[in-house]
Amino acid sequence: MNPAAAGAPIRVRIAPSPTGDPHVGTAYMALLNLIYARQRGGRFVLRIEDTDRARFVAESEQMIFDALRWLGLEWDEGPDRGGPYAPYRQSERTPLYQQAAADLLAAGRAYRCFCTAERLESMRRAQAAAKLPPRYDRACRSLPPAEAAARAAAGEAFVVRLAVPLDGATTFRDELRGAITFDHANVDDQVLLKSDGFPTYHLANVVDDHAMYISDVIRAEEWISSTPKHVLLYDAFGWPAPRFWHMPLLRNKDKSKISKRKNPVSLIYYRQAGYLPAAMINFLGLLGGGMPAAEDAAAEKFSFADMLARFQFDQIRLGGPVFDLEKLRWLNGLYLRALTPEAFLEAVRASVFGEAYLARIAPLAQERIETLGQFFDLTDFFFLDAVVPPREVFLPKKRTLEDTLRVAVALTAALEAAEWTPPALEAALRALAQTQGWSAKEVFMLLRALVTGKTASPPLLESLEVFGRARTLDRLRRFLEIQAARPAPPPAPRPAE
RNA sequence: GGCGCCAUCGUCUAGCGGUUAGGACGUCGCCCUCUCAAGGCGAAGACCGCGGGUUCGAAUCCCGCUGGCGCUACCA
Repeated sequence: MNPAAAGAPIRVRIAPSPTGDPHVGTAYMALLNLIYARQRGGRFVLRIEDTDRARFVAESEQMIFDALRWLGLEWDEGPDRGGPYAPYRQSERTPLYQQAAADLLAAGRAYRCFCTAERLESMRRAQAAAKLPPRYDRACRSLPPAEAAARAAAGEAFVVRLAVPLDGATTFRDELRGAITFDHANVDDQVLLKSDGFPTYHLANVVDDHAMYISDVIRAEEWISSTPKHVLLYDAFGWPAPRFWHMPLLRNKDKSKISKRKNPVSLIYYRQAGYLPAAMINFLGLLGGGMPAAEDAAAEKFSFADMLARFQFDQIRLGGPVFDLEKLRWLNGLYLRALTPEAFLEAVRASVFGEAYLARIAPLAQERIETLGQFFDLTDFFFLDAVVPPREVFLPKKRTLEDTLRVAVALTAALEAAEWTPPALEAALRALAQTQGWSAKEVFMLLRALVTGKTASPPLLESLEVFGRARTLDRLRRFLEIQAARPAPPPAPRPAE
């Protein structure tokens, strides 16, 4: 059965990988896929691509569920709700990929590769030195299959690589762009099965899309270059390929692919910062075209239902849209003001002064309070949209601005990686102090200044735990951004103290 | 570097051979107003990246160039 044949049921999917906070790009793709499916009476599948055990983050999967549901982007089939093609978690489907790899091996469309990471690295170094494109040199491709099988059986570590045809080219159709051709000379012998037995995205995605009867692969533009590998795989398996739709990539202000460094990308952040799901959906719908002409201001405000009724996939713009926070904020304001006073009050109560949030903040203030009136003085940073610490607050005595900024950058990286619990945070901060040559006290104070805007606060680690990673990182990055944008100040006199 | 994709105001976009190139965000001004927002009105802002074609006529079609972006992992 050909899932992409005319008349075949429409089935689409998103395949996020649980490697961190749920990403705004995931929401964008989910929205587009959902609309595509709903407009055609199809099904929308959520599949978790947890094949990278090195980057796996345990809480991430649940956060993806929560974030998508917060936006109202509900799926028809998925790990938590099952479906006819379960399981929907790739880590639970490994036998399928191993069988697929074995089939490919047997058919001579793939081969075992025993090259070590060190050899691959030196190979790439040599290629770079010779100004050659970095590509696997196919050293293991000529190994007799029997010999390779014997070495594998003897316990030698190996990966399975796709045997890309030595000449010719692969052409596929992108529904938005037409035919795209890649010369085989430019397609690498991609790793299909890693030495840990897990598949790479390329293998897993093809095997699963086929097994799940996916009719249309609607994904981000960054996948165009690897599509020929996927097409080659479908061909090797003798399976019909789905239709491919590559959507424009969301961008930072400087037009680069949207990234956490330059833009808040965590859906957790947007929820905590008080954006409304309807506004976020509306905003994403505005990006990349697809909605009919906006003749006036009112036409730019629309709901998910409006998108269902009017969104047109063939009207999608191919230029990557800048994710303009200013416009998102304006839209969000529009929605907030449209709320009834009762609904608005409820939103404030639930979102800003949520019972659970307050319950965690109150104990932090209690020990250092004399009148209840001081509560907000002590805890304001938990509720502010942003804090901008003045230089005398964030610049430690005896440190230069350059030095401080360097530590702030390292601090951001350390907090990105740390487990979000006070003990883990403390360990990370102390380790950072060590490597940066700062005292723990200085590091704690810098972080306190950047997050709270003050030099005095409730216990920092506990405050961070409550405040959350997404907003903490946003404050640090916003600070770094402001400092980077600021012209280098003259060798300033030390702030008088 | 190689390969690929893309290209209308600062930003999001409308336009799909003949328009004063329209709207929105942002910016600026005026009005409203105790302030600030919101709201109303208005302004500035795009020789449609550049150069060639095709055509009576190109933002719209074709080619080249340039620029931007993406990919170039045992990450997705």
